This record gives sequence, C-alpha cells and structure tokens, in this order.
Amino acid sequence: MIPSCPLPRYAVAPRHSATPLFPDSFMIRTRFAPSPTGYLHIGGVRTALFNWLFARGRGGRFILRVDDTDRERNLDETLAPILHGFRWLGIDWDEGPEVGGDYGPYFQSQRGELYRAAVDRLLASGHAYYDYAGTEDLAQEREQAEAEKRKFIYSRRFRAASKADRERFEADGRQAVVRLEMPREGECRFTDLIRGDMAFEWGREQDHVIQRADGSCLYHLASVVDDHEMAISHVIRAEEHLSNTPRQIFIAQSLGYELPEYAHLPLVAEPGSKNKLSKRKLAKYLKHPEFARLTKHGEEIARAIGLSPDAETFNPVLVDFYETVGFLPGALLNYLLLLGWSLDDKTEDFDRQAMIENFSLERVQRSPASFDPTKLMTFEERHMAALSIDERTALCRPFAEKAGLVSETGETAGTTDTPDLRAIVAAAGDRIKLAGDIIQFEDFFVPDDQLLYDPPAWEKRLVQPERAASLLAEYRQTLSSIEPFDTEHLEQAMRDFMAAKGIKLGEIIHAVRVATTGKSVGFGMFETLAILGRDRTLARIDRALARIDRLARRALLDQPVSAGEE
RNA sequence: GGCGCGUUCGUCUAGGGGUCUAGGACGCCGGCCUCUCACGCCGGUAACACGGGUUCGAAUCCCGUACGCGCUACCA
Repeated sequence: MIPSCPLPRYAVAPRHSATPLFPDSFMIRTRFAPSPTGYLHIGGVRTALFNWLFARGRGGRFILRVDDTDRERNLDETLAPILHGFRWLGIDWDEGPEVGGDYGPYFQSQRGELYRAAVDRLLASGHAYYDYAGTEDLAQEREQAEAEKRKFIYSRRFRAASKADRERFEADGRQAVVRLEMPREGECRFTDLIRGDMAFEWGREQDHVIQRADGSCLYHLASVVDDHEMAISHVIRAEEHLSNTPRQIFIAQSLGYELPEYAHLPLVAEPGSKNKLSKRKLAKYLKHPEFARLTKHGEEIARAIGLSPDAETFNPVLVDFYETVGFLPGALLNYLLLLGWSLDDKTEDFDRQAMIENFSLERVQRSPASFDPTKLMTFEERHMAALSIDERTALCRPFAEKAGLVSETGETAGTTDTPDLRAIVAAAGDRIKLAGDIIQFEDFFVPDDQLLYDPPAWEKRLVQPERAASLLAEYRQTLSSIEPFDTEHLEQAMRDFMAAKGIKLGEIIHAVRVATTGKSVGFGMFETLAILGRDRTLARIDRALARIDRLARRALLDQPVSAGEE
C-alpha cells in the first residue's frame, strides 16, 4: 500500500518490538507544539498521541514545546488546561514545560535570540533579504497579476540589496521585514513517511516573511530553528502542514541543517464530512444527531454536578469535555488511535502498552477520518465494562458527591439509610457508561416523600390495571416479613406471591417498579428493592397507594388532577 | 484561480494483481433472551467515485475526469 520509504538515518524498529535498535546519536525525538489557546483540541491530541507513540515505541523521546510566538497571553490561563489535558490522558513528555530538559527553553517566546541569529545568518548568506514593501504595495502587485491572469510573484522591488538601499527606503519612512529569497526554478523534493515522494515547484512559493519590522519572528522560521536545535528527528504533524514543508525545507537547508523526517497525518474531520474538525463550528455539529446526543449527554452530567456548561468551551471537540463528564482517558485514546491508524482487520482494543508496542507510521491512513461520537462511546463502554465494580464505584463517587447524592465523608447523605453507592454501581452494570452516569440514579437518593412519578408510567401501571392497587397492597404485606431483605429472598417471595394469587409476574412487578421508583425502566426489580431496603420500599409503596387512593377519589368528585400534581 | 493531498459499506477500516461472489467493527433493520431498560446472542442491509489503459487476470499498477479537503498571511 505505502511505497517503501527509504529511511536513511533512522532504522525503524520492527512491529511488536519496543526495543531501540539504534545508538543514542540516532535517538528518535518527536515533538508536539501546541499554541497556548486555553483548550486542547481533539485533533491536536490525535497528532500528539501519534508522536508520543512513535517515540515511546522506539526508545525515543517525546517533547512538548509551547508555540507562543507572537503572543502576549497569560500562560497560566492558556497553557495550564493543555498540560492538564495531556496529564489526564497519560501522555507524558520527557522535555518541555514544567519538566525542563537539555534543549530548553521550551517556550518559543523565550527563544527570540535564536531566531534572530538564524535570520541574521540567512541575511548574510543571501537566503533572505530586507524588504521595504508595504502591505498595499504587495496587494497592488497581486491584483495586477490577477488582472493579467498570471501567477503572482513578488517583483522584489523594495528589496534592499545594500546598506544604501536601506537608508534610502527608511528615509521614505518605510520599515523593513525580512523575507526569504526563495528559488524560482526547480523542485523541492522530499519523502513523506506516510505519503511517499513529494515534489513541489519552487516557483509556486512566495518570498515568505520570516521576521516582522519589530524584530519578532514568524512561525515557520521558529519552528524550523527549534526542530533543529531540539534535535527533532521526526516531524509528525497534520496534513495541513504538507504544503508548508517546502518553505521549511528551504529555511533548514539554507541554515545548513540536516532535515528531519517528515510524516503528515490525515486530518481529523467533522462528523459525517471531510472538513477539518474545528472548535468554532459547534453549532453546525449540533445538527449532526449523534454529535448532538453526546453533547447533550455531557451537558446533563455537567449540570447535575453543578456546572453551567458554556457552549463555547463545553464541547466534544475539546478534551476537557471528556474529563468533565467522566470518560476514561484510555477509551478516548483507544478511539483516537484508530482514527487514521489500524493494526489489522480485527484488533480494536488497545491499552497503552499495546498501542506503544504496535504503533507504526507505515500503517497510518492517508485520507481524512471523520470523528464519530457514537463509535467513541462504544469504546468508552467497553473500557468501562472491563473495570471491576470497585473501580467503577471509585470513578463514580466524585460525581455522586458533586451531584449531592452522597456526602463526601461517607455513604450517607441526608438520611441515615441512604443506599450504598457500590450496590447501585453493581446493579447498574453496563448502564453506567461514563462515570458521570451515576447521576441518572438519583431516584435512589431522593427522600421517599419526594419521589416523582413519570405520568405515563403511573397511568399505565398503577391506574389502568384494575387490580393494580389491591395487588400492590397485598404484596406490600408480604414484603414486611421477608428476612433477610435481599434479592434472593425478594425474588422467592415474589414467586410465592404469584403462585398464591394465581397471577403472572407482569401483573405485579411493573406496579411495584413504578410505585418504588416512579419509572417504568430501571435495574432488576429485586436488586432495586434490596438497595432501597425494607423501610424505604414500604414507605414508597405506602405513598403510592395513598396517592392512587387520593387521585381516585378526586376523579370521582369530577375534579381532574394532573398525574404529576401532588 | 494556482499548487498539493486524498477517494473501499452511513462511519472507522482490512485489502499491496488471482485466495474478493470484498473481511471486521460501530450504526441501522429483524429476531431471540427477558420483570422494564440496558447487556448478550443470532441473522440481515450496505462500499471498491467515474472513464480509459497495462495484464491471461485489477479494489490493488498507470493516465485522465469528477468530487472532497488542505495550503495559498507581516496566523499558528
């Protein structure tokens, strides 16, 4: 599928092997260079993950570098969430913010001298020049080229070839930027580890600006200098950078650097489309039913734990969303791994170790992969199902606490007989997909006299069946003598009751369910009753019976009441 | 517009000339199980963008077209 790519300097370890096969001088070093924007984008995480896996699987190092060129932001606010996100995911970095390293500083804002020195060298070697053209001068040339239907190439009219030129332009009040003097003939050729041999015509490139009039340097220059200074061996990044590679190669070669290997990953696209996934287009994604479902699911959890989700930041495109609602980081990683990479035709479940051992650039897909919220959810389910009850309980507890279901000091919240969280998690089984799903079972925690009844369920199970009330009242009597009050004895008692009354299970169990939980759906009935315990079960049934009676009388008096009213 | 990259079921993908009447997973549809919901189990639907080559033979190689996406900044 992928043409074999020559790897002149880096042997690639065979699949299934994490053993580094090369001397230290050929150490694999990859990097991810986030901009401190205040959030971690899911597509960025996929790129970071692939960089991390590539390094980890080959005895290399993974570096985090903060791309804060030209930014006057508050780093505490804008970088912290990103670092936090990586830590939550378990993507650790060997060098970078907060951990340091031998190639620091790891903030581009602190490396200005390095960039300026590089610019000076490019100037001195004739690979760059001072340019005094204003933006309007360029715009004019561009328009003219367009009018004449030829491709725009800057005339270099305001290029300062000498000191005298500079003085002359400056006397006119002009300011200089530094531009690359790009070749206008020939081709830039390089091999992409994922896409094979690439060729770009130099003549299509512009004389890109690398330094502004104020002396600050631009991204491509900074990036190339840093990658070299930090001894990055493999530049693994999103495909949107493929077209930028020639100018970076030009910079690197002009500076006499040895080129890194390049690998351009396919984009992570929107649900159901091939457009680049963007945090700005949330409104559009919400029209996608499955994306909307995930978002809504998350919002319910967020609200229950006392957050007021902001549409701008609470959004499945951002990693923070997943942590907030109780996703398992391993599940997110597993899903992201398979967005653009596969091992074979069947293996889908990977833990960290398996990812590291098996990941390879050769098996990276070349076409964009769209983000599928539903499939992500199934990975979450599988990972959650693999945990023990105790592990799941531990994950759910913080959510139950934040939602006010249990107190932070122990199991009991308001009353002395608040149910055991572990028992609920056990009975919930696979219904708890996200740790935050525990909030769906708040009915176990509400005081018995505040239970709400789902109107259609109440009507169908307690009003319409003629014998519902009387059977429920009789069954209530048997409950009071069950000992111990556990699922086994509850079930036996129910069977005995059915036999004695000559009824089917369905004739009684649904009524009990609605009477004790207010809903027509839920866990196994006997588990539910056991969790509630005898006192609360009886209290809830008594309350339901009283309510049936009350509503029936009002109905007789021709005073209709809505089912929800108390 | 120019340049670049890409195109296998709705989605993620397997596939490196014959083993492909194209496999798996998710979704969807139907059924089973069942105290409800969920799970589980069984079955089903569904794809090689199009057109030319090359070849005994092409999803696989080549060319073209279409479509999609990306880049085309004194953003990163």
